[in-house]
Amino acid sequence: MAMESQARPSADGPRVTIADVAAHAGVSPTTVSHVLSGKRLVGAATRDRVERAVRELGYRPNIVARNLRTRRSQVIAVIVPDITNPFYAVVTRGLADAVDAAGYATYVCNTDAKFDREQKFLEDVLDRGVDGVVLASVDVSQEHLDEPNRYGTPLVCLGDSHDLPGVDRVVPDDEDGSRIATAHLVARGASRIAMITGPPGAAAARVRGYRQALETAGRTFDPGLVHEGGWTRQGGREAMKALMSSAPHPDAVFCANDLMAIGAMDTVRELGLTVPDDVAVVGFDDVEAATLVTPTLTTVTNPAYDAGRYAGKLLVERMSGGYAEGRRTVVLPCRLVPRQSA
Amino acid sequence: MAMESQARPSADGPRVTIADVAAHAGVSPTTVSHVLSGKRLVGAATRDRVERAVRELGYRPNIVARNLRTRRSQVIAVIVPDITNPFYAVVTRGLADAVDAAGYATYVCNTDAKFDREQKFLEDVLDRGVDGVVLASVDVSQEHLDEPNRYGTPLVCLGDSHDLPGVDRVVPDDEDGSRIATAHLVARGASRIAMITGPPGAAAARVRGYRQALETAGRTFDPGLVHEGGWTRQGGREAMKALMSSAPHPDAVFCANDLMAIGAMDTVRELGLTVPDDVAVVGFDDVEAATLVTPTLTTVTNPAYDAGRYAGKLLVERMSGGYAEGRRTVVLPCRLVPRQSA
DNA sequence: CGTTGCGGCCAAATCGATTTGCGAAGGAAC
DNA sequence: GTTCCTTCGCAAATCGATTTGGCCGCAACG
Repeated sequence: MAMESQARPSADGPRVTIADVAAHAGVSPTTVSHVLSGKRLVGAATRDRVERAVRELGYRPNIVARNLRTRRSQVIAVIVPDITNPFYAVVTRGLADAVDAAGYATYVCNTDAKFDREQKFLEDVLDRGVDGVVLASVDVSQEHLDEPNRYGTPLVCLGDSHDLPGVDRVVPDDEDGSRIATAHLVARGASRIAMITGPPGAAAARVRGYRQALETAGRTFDPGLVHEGGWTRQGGREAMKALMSSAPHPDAVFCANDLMAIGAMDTVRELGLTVPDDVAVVGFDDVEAATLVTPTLTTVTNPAYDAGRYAGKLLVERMSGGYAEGRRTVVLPCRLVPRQSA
Repeated sequence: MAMESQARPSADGPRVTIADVAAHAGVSPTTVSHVLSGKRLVGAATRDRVERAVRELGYRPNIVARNLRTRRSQVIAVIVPDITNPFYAVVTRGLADAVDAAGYATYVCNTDAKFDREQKFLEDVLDRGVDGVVLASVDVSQEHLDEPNRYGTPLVCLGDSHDLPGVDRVVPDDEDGSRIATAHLVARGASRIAMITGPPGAAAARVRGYRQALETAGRTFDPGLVHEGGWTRQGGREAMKALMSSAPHPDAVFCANDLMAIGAMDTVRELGLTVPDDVAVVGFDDVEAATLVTPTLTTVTNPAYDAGRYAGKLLVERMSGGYAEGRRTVVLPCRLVPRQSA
């Protein structure tokens, strides 16, 4: 077997184009293109010559040129508040895995939950000609979401959002998850069940679920037992302090996310009480940290990976023209994960 | 002030091109381009007309076409084992922040630490015409790294790697960090200091630092006190079990990353012993989880964000032609973060 | 023998911008 | 009045692929 030397054009050497291949194989660029794409039949002998020329010259198609002509880039964008947040990292991973299988690459944009950055990135990726966008917006209810329509680019939203035609959604079943979590505390025998929520307006479904579970159990919903924690550990710590200062302090608390739940546990410990005996704690999301704290945190899964994967699926369907009807909504179930804290 | 109606071409409507703008303003496409890029002077009156036409038509330049012509895409790629790993998420974030300021967007590729996937993505992003690549390879010592030279695309490596001309590196000072960590255990009065390492061959510098600190302190390096933990919590747990079964068990352990350190603490607790009184534990990386476990984990920072940021800086310099000399190496210092576990 | 059909290939248009070279107009200097 | 710059704008080439329409030759078929 003869050593076949692959040409490795140096950096400065001119790039080898489809025309070079054509010349080397003694055919036209058209034919080379057809061999490569298989869009039209090419005689076996010719095909062989072309394929050899491709190999010998080390030809690689210029994807940018292809994108220009075909008006498709095989790239999607995902816009998240912060890739450093494990939840969004996992979403992104699920998404990447789903679209990767269909040959799409993935852009990532961090908005820091700022509206203007979100807007800017949305325009940017559309101008860059991505084939689809996944938007994990915290700050919903924005009207700029019709931008994608400008180029007819499919958009999938994660979490709640306005009702736009043609914009698919993937949402966790927040309400049901919260119901389960609260019901778990009821079943455990807790009598005063508090809740620590996100910022006002956000994730209202989690509050609804909490309320429903209480009412189903014949309890009354007491607004004095609900405090805001701003999604953070520190916020959870402070909200819990406030809650614990009420006369008969709560003996259980449901937190709208795990970080706040961890903060709440901090407070309980600081007060010299123990979890779950004095106060039971349940979180939401099931981030990895939930298994790291002591006691380990009982929580409800927020299926991040699946959310990403479904978003990818919906997007791929729309991008490939497999689906062009009205908006679809995928609701993902949330599961209770009982651990030590409740 | 008259209501200025911005044209919003619908999805099916033809895209508005630079030629449309030119026609609408009564000038040539050339002039429009010059107005937009500022590459040549254009008369004030003409410029105004063009700018109005741009606004009225809602013109947005086709970036793909621009990329084809200019041979630059304003996109960089980052290739990491897994974005879900907080360390790489933070690196990616630092990188994105650094290059975002210079107008670059960021691709993310997950290799799962598989060599063939790394290879595939590297080729893919180069074909896609990215302007630069950051490679966070776990499996170093690969020869395919000269691929970027094919198109003269700058490459920055994170962590150790082969010595390639023109490939910049950003590395944490693993050796020094490990020395500090081990010295801390020595200073605490530990007499038998064990170590849990990564897979064989990986992060050898951390073992060197451990060994140096011991020898500096007049101790002898005992290979029997070194076990492999495979980077994972479970691996750390098992390695610790093995170490604890030796006759006088170690009273301190330095782990090559935080996850394994957390696993080691699991084992200590399972044996009914306490950290740090019976066994002191020090980790490496300072991931967020280090502050979540109890006792909180004493560890050494692995400056992920800075590593990403520096990588971005080096890349931007090369991409903008600001630097074209030989390879550079940025070594980032690691700092001890004393907490409860040692 | 004409003609329909088809396999196999090519020429040329196209995607939408950037960029170079050139020419016209206007003003200043001699 | 000529020369010589500037300033301003345009025509056309270019980036590198894809894709359409058509041409040519050969076989099958009536």
